[in-house]
Amino acid sequence: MLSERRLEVLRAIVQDYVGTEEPVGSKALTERHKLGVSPATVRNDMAVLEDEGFIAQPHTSAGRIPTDKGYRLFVDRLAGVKPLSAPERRAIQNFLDSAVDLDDVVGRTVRLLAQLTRQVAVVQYPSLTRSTVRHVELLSLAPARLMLVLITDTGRVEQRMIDCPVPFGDTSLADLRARLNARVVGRRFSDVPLLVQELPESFDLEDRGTVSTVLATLLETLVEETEERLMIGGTANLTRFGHDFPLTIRPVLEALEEEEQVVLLRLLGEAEDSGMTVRIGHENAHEGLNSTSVVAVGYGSGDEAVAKLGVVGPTRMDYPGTMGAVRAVARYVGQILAES
Amino acid sequence: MLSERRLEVLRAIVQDYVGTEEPVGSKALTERHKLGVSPATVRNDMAVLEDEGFIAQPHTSAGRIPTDKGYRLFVDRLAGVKPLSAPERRAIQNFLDSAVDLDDVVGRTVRLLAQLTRQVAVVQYPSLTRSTVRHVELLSLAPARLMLVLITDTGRVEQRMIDCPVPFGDTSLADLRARLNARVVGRRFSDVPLLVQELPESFDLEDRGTVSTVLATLLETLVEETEERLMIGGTANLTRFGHDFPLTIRPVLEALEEEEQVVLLRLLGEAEDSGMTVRIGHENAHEGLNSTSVVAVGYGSGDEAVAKLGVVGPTRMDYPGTMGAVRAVARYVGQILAES
DNA sequence: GCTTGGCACTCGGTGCGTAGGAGTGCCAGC
DNA sequence: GCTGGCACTCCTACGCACCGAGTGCCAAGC
Repeated sequence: MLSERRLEVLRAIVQDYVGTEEPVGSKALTERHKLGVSPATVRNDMAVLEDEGFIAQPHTSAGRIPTDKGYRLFVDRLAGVKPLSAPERRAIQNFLDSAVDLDDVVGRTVRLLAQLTRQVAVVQYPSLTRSTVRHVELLSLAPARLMLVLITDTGRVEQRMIDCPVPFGDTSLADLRARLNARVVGRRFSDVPLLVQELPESFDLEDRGTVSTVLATLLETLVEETEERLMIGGTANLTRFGHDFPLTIRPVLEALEEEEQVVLLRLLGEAEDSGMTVRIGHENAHEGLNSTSVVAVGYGSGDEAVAKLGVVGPTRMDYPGTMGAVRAVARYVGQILAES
Repeated sequence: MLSERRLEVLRAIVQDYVGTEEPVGSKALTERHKLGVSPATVRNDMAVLEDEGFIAQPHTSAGRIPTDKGYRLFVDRLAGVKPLSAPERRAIQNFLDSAVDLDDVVGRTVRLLAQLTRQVAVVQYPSLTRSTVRHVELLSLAPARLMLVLITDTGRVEQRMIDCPVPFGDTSLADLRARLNARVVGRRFSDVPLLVQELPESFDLEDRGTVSTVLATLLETLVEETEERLMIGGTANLTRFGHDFPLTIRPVLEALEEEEQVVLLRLLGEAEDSGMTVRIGHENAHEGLNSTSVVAVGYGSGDEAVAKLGVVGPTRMDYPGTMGAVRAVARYVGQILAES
């Protein structure tokens, strides 16, 4: 068990290292923090902390830097979440309030997070699996060409073109539109397949093929769009990662950009639904992110989280501040979504 | 006027420098290229080329590297556009063919360009100013709540929520929808304001307010969405920029990410509508991009370019290969858009 | 028993001088 | 106009000594 003072020493090391980006020695520590003990004592404490694996020396006779385990202890027991200042809160609210649609909300959220934390921000679009259908629209663009528009309760809109096997009359179209909406509006996406299953049978034989095609497209859209989407921002902040960043930055950029963004999605997915999740260094499954930390939290329009957002930064980050910003932004985005 | 051989020397210097990233000397040149003359002669030619400003020495008694002016001459007179190989062409077509919607087309194009050129790719969405209206849809979501959906001939879909001053009847809605579409379908965005100007007057007094609100929202959407959008990809390739890239990469990332992307839009905007535009180093107006080159070209579904795409890379880039890739991708994207 | 000051030791960073090498510019000869 | 020779420049690498920050350990003190 670590004594109170040793924890205090660890906290001081983390704070100093985060600030200066340089290994911190015993003398410097006593000068900058009121620990009430001499450097020699601190050295003894440091030796213990090092034995326990919380700090390490880059090389003999250098100062100490925190290990992932050290940051973990810091986050779990030594650091609170630093609330944002009132002006910051107001700025967030103002900025998010002026968003015009979902894309805009997500875009603004990303920019905001990146700016507040000066790190790379990642925001997941509200997930469709937990969404409900607000409206399904069918438009006739040409005699045998339809457009299907799907609107979700989170304000997301998806559209698909449909080529009909045979021309489809306007009355049939209105009929289908009405019956479709009667069945699915307000329902969860996952329930839709069952709800529309028997719909084609109630139509004339000649229209049945088209109806089936439409339904197939609808279901396909549901599946396709259930795949999560993300928005990323603030990659310019990667240059702040550290002096040795050429080596660090590469894998991170690659992870951020990688084809289907599975890495990032999994990263956010691993975060718990409620409460903030902090993954530090090697706690991240993806190798390229072994020298980064991820702070993520769920957000939603109601009690339930519909998606997640977070930031990716160097393990050497200001955890209390970052966590405060992430939490605050998530809260406000949730409010905005609830209002719309 | 430069003799044929001196141009040949310049070409050799550019090629070697692009390959090795190191200043190239007279001896190395004669060894790697069949110039048919001795190093001493090459030295004389180099002295002339330096006087003319096409090449420079990083410091006395080092090899030469091309200047922006040297690259310019190389691009204009010495280098062709390297066509892609047949397998590459097939790969492009396959990859783009499987796109499902406009977002997907643009997304795939960006990834493709980034991968082919190993540089940062920028693709502009088909511009709405030159687009025409395919359909306008109005949906009633609640008694006094409408959704406006705008569909363009390039497949782009925009939607807006509208809160009506008073509830709006279903027949009025159908009426408005029909009249609106009768007037604007097939028309250019820029013509729409005039075409709908007198529409409110033909409605009942009680509906007139709502109609005006709807039209105002429509026009607003047109204006807002006329602002160009971009997609960027391949930023991980920035790490390939050069050994001194920490200093180079920062302003570039910032330019790429900057709020409203005006820098990039202007960059692409400066490119001529037809034909490929290459901007080298200081030819770029933006300071942060002074050590990068931009290769851009317009693309479109017909003869006319509806948007542009290109790549941003170090001035030290493989111009023939990059230009070949950019041209080929633009051509195929144009085809895809024309088909859909 | 914990804390403290003292002390020897380690090791990375810096400055300097030297040697090596690549490359140049110039010149005289072909 | 091309070429080989030659002196010169200047960057880079290397070795070396020095300095300083920081450590670990120990014996003395509270």
